Amino acid sequence: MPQRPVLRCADRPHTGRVRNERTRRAILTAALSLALDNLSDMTVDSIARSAGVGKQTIYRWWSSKWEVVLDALLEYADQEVVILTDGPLLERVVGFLSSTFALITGPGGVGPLLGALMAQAQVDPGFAVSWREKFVMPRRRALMQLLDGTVEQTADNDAAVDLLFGGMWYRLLVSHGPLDEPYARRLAMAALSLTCRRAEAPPTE
Amino acid sequence: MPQRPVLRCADRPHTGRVRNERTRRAILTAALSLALDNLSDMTVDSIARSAGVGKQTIYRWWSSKWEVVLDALLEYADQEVVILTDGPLLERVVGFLSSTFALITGPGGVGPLLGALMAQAQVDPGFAVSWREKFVMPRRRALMQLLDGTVEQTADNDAAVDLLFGGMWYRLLVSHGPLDEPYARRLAMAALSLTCRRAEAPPTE
Amino acid sequence: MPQRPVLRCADRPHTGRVRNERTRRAILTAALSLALDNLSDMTVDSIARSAGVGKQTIYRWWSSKWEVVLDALLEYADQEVVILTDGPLLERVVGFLSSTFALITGPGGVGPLLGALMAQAQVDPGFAVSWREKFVMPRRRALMQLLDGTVEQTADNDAAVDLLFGGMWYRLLVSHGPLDEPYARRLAMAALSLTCRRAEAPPTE
Amino acid sequence: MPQRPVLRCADRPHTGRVRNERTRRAILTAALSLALDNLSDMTVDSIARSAGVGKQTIYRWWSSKWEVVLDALLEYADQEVVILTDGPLLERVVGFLSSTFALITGPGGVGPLLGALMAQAQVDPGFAVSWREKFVMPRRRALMQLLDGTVEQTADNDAAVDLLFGGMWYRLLVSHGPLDEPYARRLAMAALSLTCRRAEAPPTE
DNA sequence: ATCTAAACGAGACGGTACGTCAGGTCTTGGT
DNA sequence: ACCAAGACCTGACGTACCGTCTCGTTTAGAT
Repeated sequence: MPQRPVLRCADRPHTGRVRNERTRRAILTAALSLALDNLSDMTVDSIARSAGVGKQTIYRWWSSKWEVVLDALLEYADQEVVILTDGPLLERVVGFLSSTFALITGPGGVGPLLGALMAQAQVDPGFAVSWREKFVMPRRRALMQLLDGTVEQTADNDAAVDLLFGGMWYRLLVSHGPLDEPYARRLAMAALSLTCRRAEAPPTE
Repeated sequence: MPQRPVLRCADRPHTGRVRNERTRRAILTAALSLALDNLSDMTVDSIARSAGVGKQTIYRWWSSKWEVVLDALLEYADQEVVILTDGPLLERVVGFLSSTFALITGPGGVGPLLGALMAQAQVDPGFAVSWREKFVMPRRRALMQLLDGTVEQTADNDAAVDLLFGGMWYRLLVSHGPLDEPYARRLAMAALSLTCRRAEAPPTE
Repeated sequence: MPQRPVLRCADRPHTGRVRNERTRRAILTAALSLALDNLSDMTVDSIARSAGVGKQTIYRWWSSKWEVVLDALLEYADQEVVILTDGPLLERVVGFLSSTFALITGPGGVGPLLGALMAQAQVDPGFAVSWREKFVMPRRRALMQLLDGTVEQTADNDAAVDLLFGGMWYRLLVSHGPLDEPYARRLAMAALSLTCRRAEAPPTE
Repeated sequence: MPQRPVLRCADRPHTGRVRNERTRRAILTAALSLALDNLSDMTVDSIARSAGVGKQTIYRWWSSKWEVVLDALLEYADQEVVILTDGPLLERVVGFLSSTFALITGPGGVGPLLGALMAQAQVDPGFAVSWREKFVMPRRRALMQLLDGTVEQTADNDAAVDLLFGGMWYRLLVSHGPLDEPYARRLAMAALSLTCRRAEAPPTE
């Protein structure tokens, strides 16, 4: 939820017209719809036009169209990933990955948009921090918690998470192989070979 | 090495001025230097200016500045990755990853440029194929060969390669953790747990 | 003195808060001060801000910032022009012109503002009528009365007045020559050569 | 004739594509036509669009749309003013004024455009100098030469010219009286009463 | 030695999107 | 009902970069 023009003294309560929630939703909806339809049609002008909104209203609350569409994506997709709470760890991880894959692939999938956002983050340092804080890190925390029931950060856990998300992002960005359940299972097994070496079944000694 | 304007009748041998090799090098050098210095300064005009070259000369041989800088990168970095031929497999993989990491990180590192190229590939389908064919796939083949001494494509091998490169790219693009030797070792171990389950040492038996 | 929102039934005496005279003065003062300081800083927002007033309060009483600054100018300058009542006609005209010139020229002079108002009248038909009725025509009537002691409109009188004001405005707008007393005297003589041909002293025979 | 990007060393002859004269004419024509049709429709975008030209091409050669339309006006109207060379001085001046009036008034007249240009000059110092040097001063010189057969600058001559142009501009800008031949004659007589006091018929002593 | 096709530096050009600015309207809550 | 604050729509602005298109010049091989 963007909240830039709020550099307001804490003691002064609030004056002036209040922000229009319907406008905000219209912008997010328009942005997401344009983005999912055809990324290169998503210009600031087209968002404004199709939301029935002035460009300035967009720039008042977001610093670029990418921030807009990121917020839109968060509201759209935040609740879609299922997190199983029982069953063997491997299955829970596979479930997490598979449900994420499902969001990405297929028609109407969010894959190209994710690619574009990751792309933008490479090129726009300002957006990179939003991207990290709003999208990447929350996902990491969720997966991390799944892995060991806590958010404890060890190098092994970090590597396992990187490996899982890395495997996913790599296929998404390079798009040479399918994001399907067998792949999810392989990633999960490899990752668990890192975190569970001692816990579950020590390989040799 | 770009070679577009050659749609010449086979019987007519060649006429006209021949391509200037020094010009080609000047363009590649200028592009790479601008890209490594500050990516957003690398415009077609700035490349042309700093190479002392007309824009048309660039577009005659490349279809966009990204193709230019990709070629520049290939010439610059192609020979830098060492491929050990003896020692245990794990060490050979770790060596491959580490020498790749070294290219990326550090001052003057190629990391941001790689990020930008991957970004561009998300957004420009034309460039995406160059990117895949010239950069991504050759690396995959090299690593694949290292893994099992052949280029045989099995789902396990594919997943192992994706996992290794995925782990690398993820940290590169999201830049939250270091690309160092311990990380390389973890990735390698996880990957080998996929490919070597039967061959080397089945985890449980 | 603007008075738009008063379409009130005669029998209903008055309801609600009464117009705040101090607010009105603050707006006029702020507008004039900004206008004399730097014309392009005089935006509606800046007037509102520096008067401590909401924009709507401005638009409630005036239809544009130009109407505001015109009113401000009228209150500021209306009493500054002296109208001599005795002495020879020529001297009375010269006196009128000179005192007008004095308002315009010099530091803190009203010249640029007058120029801007005349400019706005060229481009905004709505403002043009205010400009004519509140500023241009009263001045014309004053000068006309000075010329022949009446407001009788003959073509000769009209031309004389146009000539006097024209000479003034031309130098003001084109700013190539000084608005000084010798110039005032020349204009006056030329103008009187039109109106007084028969009355005072026929040039030749 | 705009010529901004010419900061070229005198010794280096010229390289690169040469300026397209047809483009230049298209821009001027489009600008003038839009300006005469409806001044407020003359935006930079509309000029560009209706000339089939990129905006940048306009900004490459002119610093604002007003410079464009001024140049357009100069080419359109420069030859329209007749300068009689024989007959009595009074008639020659009346002729000059009348032919100028004719350009201004009537349908398709240039009056509103002239007003807008004069207006812009009040508000944009950069344009003011172009306006003075390209339009105002040349006209002054032409009239001055007509008055005494030379360009000698005396205060009387200056005042006479100011008076003539002033009378014209005043009626144009304030638009309360007709720009017709009787008015031209009155202005001419008044002006000549200044310049010809000694030469033709000294009033009294 | 000439001819000819192509490479080349330079830079004008059409186009698309950007981010900003100001004007004028509308909507809060407070007085 | 008035008002300060400020969100909102609108429309134009000037800029940046892209990729294409001429210019005139240079350079090689073919004749």
